[in-house]
Amino acid sequence: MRAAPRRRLDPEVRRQEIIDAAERLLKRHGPNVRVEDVVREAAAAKGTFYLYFPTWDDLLEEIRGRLIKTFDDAHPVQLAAASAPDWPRVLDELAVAFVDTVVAIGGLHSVLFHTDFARRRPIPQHDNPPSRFTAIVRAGQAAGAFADIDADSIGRLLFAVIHETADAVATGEDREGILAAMRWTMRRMLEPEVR
Amino acid sequence: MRAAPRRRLDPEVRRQEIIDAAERLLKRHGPNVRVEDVVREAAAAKGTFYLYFPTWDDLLEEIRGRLIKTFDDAHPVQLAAASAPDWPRVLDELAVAFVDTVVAIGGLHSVLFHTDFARRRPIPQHDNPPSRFTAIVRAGQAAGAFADIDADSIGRLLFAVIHETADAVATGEDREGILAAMRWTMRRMLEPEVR
Amino acid sequence: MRAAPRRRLDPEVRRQEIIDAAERLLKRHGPNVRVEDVVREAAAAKGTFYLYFPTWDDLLEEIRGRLIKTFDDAHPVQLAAASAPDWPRVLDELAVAFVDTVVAIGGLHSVLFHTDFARRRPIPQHDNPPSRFTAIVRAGQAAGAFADIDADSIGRLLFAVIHETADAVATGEDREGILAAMRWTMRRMLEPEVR
Amino acid sequence: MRAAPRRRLDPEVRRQEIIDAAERLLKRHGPNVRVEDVVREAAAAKGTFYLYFPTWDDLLEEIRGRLIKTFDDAHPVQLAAASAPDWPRVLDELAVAFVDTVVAIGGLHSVLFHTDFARRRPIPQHDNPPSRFTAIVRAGQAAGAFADIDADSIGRLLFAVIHETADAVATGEDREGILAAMRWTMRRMLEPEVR
DNA sequence: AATGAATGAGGTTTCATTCAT
DNA sequence: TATGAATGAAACCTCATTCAT
Repeated sequence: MRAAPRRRLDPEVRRQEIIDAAERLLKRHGPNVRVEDVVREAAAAKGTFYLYFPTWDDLLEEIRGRLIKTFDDAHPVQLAAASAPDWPRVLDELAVAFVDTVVAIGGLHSVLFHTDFARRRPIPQHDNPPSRFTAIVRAGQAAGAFADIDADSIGRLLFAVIHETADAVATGEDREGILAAMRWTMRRMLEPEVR
Repeated sequence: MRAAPRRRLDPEVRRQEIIDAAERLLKRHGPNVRVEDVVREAAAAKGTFYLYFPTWDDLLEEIRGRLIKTFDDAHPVQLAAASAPDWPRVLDELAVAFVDTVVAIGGLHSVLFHTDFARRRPIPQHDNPPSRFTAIVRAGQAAGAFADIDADSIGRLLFAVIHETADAVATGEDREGILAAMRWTMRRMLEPEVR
Repeated sequence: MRAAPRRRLDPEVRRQEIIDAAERLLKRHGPNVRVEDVVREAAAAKGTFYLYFPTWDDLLEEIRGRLIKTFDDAHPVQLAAASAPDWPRVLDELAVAFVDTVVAIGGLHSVLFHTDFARRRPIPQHDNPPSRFTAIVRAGQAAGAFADIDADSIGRLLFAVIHETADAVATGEDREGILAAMRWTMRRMLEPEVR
Repeated sequence: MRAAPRRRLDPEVRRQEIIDAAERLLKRHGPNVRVEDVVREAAAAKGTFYLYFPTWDDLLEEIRGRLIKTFDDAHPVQLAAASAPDWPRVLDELAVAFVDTVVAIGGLHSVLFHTDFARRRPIPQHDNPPSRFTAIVRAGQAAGAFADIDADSIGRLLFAVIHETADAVATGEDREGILAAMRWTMRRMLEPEVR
């Protein structure tokens, strides 16, 4: 009375189904989501999960990577534009987009950024969200649009400000109020000395 | 495996020993420290732990409370000073002190602020570290030393900047570089419009 | 201490093995039997137990339910018989069967009926053993075979008498002596006024 | 800074205080009462408890003994009366007194009779409550007032009926209804054959 | 005689991961 | 490739009893 393999799928498809299921649940329920829940949602077996992901953290890493990629694709930063961009504006738009994304992913955000996972698996430098902002800072500085402070450091703090804003909005803080403060801070921390 | 002789202590002393042991281990090993480890370090029995702390979270809360208290005592904020304080300087000193404290407590910091504990037991508003900074902002604004933006929002972002700086220094980033960026940001985000 | 090889069983089989192991131990040792003991006897891991029973009480409830069911199946009460039954005889046979069952289950009886479990998880009314006897009383009354006293009350006392008899026999009292007293009591408490 | 022995009492007094405290709590809260609670209620220290009672069960045994003694003193059975007593009436009054006592002691009853304690420490034959009733049965039989069945067996069942009635009343069952059934049963199970 | 801090075995439950099928 | 039953280490917490003071 052997149960036949239930749904034989193309590995890529199965993998995607698991990821989708996990994202869905993590958005809704944040931490507390367990392997058990994900496979149920994905209509897969527990063992199948481990066929595709060596550990739970590997799944989270994959989800984080995809999230960042999706964000980048949706908000490409034109560093080498033909025409000179309005850098403050570029920055502002990206920041707001980031805030909106954090809000949109719900509980997933706290799993990826506010649990042990974040420490166990630091984001590889190359697709670090802060680096995106740092790049803009650098480009803006090159164009004379931003003050000339150490881009890595200021970029990191800049991202902290944006991230905090996102957290605030996500936890129901008054969106416009905190966004205004974020914009104020970004403008002030970057505007050139000239006055 | 000889059982160690019973050590009968004054409750306050025993309590302190447990807290000290926990702090020591948490600083060294961050999360992953368990009741089991703490009692071994404190040379106490498991039951003794629960004699003093109903749950693990209660111990963490106590440690957090003491930490904040210690910090406050060491860095009292004189909001109602006789002479008009140099607010930017007051702010700067408190921020640097905060950074140094975070560095000093090592892994304890991530346990208290970057794990589920922080979500399960939010800091009561009155001794919330951000509120300390917000208070200074407010006082500085009243004195005309800081720009007149919503103190709660800007205070929150200000604290995010300081906290991020602390994280950076704690993880081995170049201290002077990031501190300089922090100071720059703080100055810029708060200085009054007039120039 | 070699770990035994994993035994993969059909859930129904495994579940039954755990129940069987528990029954065996409970019959022999009464209360004092713990999850730990049961899984050892069933050659299963602790986690396996909780795969099938959320709590210890749930196992006991299951065992109790099965016991009652087994008893009912073995001793069906024909309330709506074609021919008029000899009600006193029906009652007597059921009572003796009950006594014998209690004796047969040994220590399990005291676990199910004389510990806190009985208070924490009262038997649902519908398969309450007393109700079985009450039903017979009612039927017998309808047929004029039993005196006309409140069936619920007398049924409850009737069951107490039978249960006490069972306890007595189970603890090694002289079976025939106490059975005779039980029969006498049952006859007397139920026979109609007419004489 | 040694804490002086707090309240030095006559051992008998102290012992009584502990017993009283335990009774009070057990009546109110039934099982669930712990040594801890009793000593708090008695304003004694934990160790003091064990100065007077080797174990928890010993305290319960003492309480049970006193309870029975109190009951006996309040309801003396005049077996060797000058005048011929009305045995059914004597029995009835004692039974009702028993029921009322059970109700009066609240949760203590379930502790003494429906937990493991009852099995671990069976009541010594001589002050067994059933034996009180058995004695009456025997006396009544000698006087020709009761049917002539084995007194020990019928006495035991008689007590079961009374105990069950007490349980029913204690759990809020309709007092008059169940008492009526009890009386009916007692009368029927004991009245002589005459007809 | 009295104290109450200390003990630790004992109990329940969880869940990431493994592995026999 | 797929299954899902099985594992067991680990976590949390309780409370009767002990014993240093």
